[in-house]
Amino acid sequence: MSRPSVRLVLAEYLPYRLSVTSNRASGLIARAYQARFGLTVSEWRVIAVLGEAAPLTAQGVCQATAMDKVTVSRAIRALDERGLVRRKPNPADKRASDVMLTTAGAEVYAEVAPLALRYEAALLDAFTRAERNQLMALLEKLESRLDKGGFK
Amino acid sequence: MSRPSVRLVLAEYLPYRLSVTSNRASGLIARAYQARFGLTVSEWRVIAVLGEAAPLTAQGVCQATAMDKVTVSRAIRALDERGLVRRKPNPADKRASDVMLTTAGAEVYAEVAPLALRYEAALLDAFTRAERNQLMALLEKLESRLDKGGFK
DNA sequence: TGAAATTAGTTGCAAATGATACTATTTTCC
DNA sequence: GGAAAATAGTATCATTTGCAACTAATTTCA
Repeated sequence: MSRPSVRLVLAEYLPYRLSVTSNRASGLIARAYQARFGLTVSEWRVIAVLGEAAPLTAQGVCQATAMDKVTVSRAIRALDERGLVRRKPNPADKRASDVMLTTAGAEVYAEVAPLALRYEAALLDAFTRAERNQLMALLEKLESRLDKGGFK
Repeated sequence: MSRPSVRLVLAEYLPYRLSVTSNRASGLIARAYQARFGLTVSEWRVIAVLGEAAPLTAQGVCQATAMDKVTVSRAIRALDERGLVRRKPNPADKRASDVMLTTAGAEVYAEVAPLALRYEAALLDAFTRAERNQLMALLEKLESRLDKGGFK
């Protein structure tokens, strides 16, 4: 009679595989700095980009992190309240603020960044340099497809 | 003076890249069946595994989907209330229920599964078969690292 | 056998997240 | 110059999700 007319095997379905792997990897690391520093993923990302380049406006942080502006706004406010970043009015645009790490924020960055790198290294333990690059390149290719957005 | 002592570039940080790509891809597809069928990602996954193999206990669904048991429990309840799955007491274990798609659930599966596959195909448009396999293999390798869990 | 440990599933709570709508400012360009 | 559109950032609300605690049933093994 009617057998399933499509062959959808969840375990081989790319978006699913991507999601599971990503959640497991992020979750692992997230728990680490959640436990040690009380940082959410969003907050940690804001610190990470501000540790690389500062000052940045919230908009700049959005672009650097690919996060939603609401998420970024909340993360910045929370970090501000905890004294890890500070905001100065942007002289060129009164709507915007320049955000940068405080000394305390920089200390957190200096502690968390190596931790994050160690996790990444442990994760990529069995990978050759070539495999790692391959993975990055393939992810990039996927993203460029998403940008094209011939979707809907 | 003190330059940053670590080289952490978010854009090249694997867990971050994985997360961004995954969220964008899943989000795109999630919105599609959210809009057309009112299904959450969890609900859709439950339907997907039950469409492949049924009946399954909630526990079986957990294993097949790698989702939390709370998430699965809630998804099954929601689907039950909407008449897309039904539950029968498991004769061998009174704590468990056997869950399977109803006729209506099977119809949803028959509609959503091809849609999901089309999205995947569109996503992988620019990929050769070899690249696709490579990506899957690399994700698998990552996951096996996560299983080992020599972390912490 | 039967007390202790484990497992299936649910519920309550709290935290994170995104869509939408809103204010204030800035840019566009007629 | 000034009305209309776009942008920075915030607030509100609804949804999703995970953890911890719980009940009920089952398994373990002394």
